[in-house]
Amino acid sequence: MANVLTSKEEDYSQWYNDLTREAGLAEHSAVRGCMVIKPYGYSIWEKMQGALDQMFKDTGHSNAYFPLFIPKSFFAKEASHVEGFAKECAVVTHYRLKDSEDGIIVDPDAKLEEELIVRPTSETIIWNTYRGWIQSYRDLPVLVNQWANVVRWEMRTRLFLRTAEFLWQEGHTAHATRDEAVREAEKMLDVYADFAENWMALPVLKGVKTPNERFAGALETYCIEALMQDGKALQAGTSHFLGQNFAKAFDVKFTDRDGKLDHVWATSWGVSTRLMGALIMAHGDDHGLVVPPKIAPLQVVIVPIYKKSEELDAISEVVEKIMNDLKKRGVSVKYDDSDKQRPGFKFAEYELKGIPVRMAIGPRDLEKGTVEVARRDTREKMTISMEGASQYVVELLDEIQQNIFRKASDFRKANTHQADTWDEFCQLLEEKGGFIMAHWDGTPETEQQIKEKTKATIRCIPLDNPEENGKCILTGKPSGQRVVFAKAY
RNA sequence: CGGGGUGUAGCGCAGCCCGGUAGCGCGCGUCGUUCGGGACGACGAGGCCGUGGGUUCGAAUCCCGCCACCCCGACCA
Repeated sequence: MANVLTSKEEDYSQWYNDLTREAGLAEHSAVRGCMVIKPYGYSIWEKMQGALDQMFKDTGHSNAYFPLFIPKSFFAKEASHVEGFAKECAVVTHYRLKDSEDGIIVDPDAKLEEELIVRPTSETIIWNTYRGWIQSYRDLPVLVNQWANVVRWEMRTRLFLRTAEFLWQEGHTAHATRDEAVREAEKMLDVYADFAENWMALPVLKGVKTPNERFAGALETYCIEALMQDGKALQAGTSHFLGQNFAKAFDVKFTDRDGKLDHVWATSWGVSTRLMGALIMAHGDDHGLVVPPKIAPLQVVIVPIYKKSEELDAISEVVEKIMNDLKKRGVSVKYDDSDKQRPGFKFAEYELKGIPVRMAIGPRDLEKGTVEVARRDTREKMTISMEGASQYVVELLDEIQQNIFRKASDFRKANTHQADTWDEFCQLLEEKGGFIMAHWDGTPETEQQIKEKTKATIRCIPLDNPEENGKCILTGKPSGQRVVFAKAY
């Protein structure tokens, strides 16, 4: 595997691809632009999904499921939305195949009267449905989430980060007031930030997008932005305040307490399997993946070291006790007594997969009543007493979770810089990458020009941004705050 | 859709310039020795050389067409 820390851009791509494949997370499929998430990758995604789903429920949301196909006409109803998505959609035009001399062909007689679009996102179909659900303020709020796949016909694809089809969740809510909808959008951003930091050990910046980068159809787009180890930014989640745009487009009205008719206020928010990409790029190292204990499908693996089968029997006896102790404490643990691989191979394999803690037990340990414990995040090995080993491991898992977050935070801190002049800005981008805090005159034109000149974009305007007078790095015009620039995935 | 590249064993590649009927590493199978950081030896299985046509006594190799994939742009969670 390429070296993650010294890498050039191509090397880093190589490292990412190798790691993703070698750790058994995902691979490109035979279908153009699509990805196969392999069992191990999916087991991590399931842990993340489970934690997020619980957080959605804890904030009052319910799951539902809407159709994969959306009639083409639905897209025309919200002008900026169609603008944003129309270009990259998969379109269903026929509903039957038939045999012919040239083999199986699309039956020309089975042409659909109205084409169906494979959803690139579900706002339109959902708002069309909500019209029937909402009449009174008593029906509000509607707080619904959907776990689904969506399709965006991307030109170039990359495992987890950009694929033609991807898995995600999309929340779609309807509210009686503007304030309530804005609060909802902000609340869900907080949920995402909480999940990223406390489960994935991924520090994120909370902010709003500039109008240029805003979601098609939104009045405000909130986002969490994370920094990867190659100095590029990754948008890890978004939450949109949609105003009344979709309610107006799909005619969703309600009667308020005073008997007045008004359109409802909307939000939508989503995170995708892209978070898997964030996990790989934020924490991985030259030995493979590093999975934070809280989302690790397997937290502890125990490897026996033996020559004779009597030794294995003696080890297995001790291991069973440790496993029971760990399971009682809620730790997921696997005993790998397979004789197909030697211990050294297993060590490397589990490191590649990022299992947080490895325990090794051999004849020497049996003699002394000890066990070797290795932590994945630092790759340190400790020999501890067998007594109290499970307690030790439980505490270690917690320490690892914190340490991974600390490490990522330190990295972000070391790679966040201020630039006050154009030259300084370009130099920082060129040499260090990372987040660059700089003044901007607030116009879309300037933002666009900076993007064209440097490929850097404004990742977000942080929510708790301090006011500070300065001059735009490009135009020199006055600015009241710094914004976050970076090259992004 | 523009610019470049690659298709040979499950994977990674060599062979192509200079045509003579396919090879290396990893992986895989069996047996034995090993086993505290990716073991070693012996034997073995596995390929219409992307595809269609042409040149030739003979094509992985030369020529023409097609297809697929990858990289760099434009598009993007």
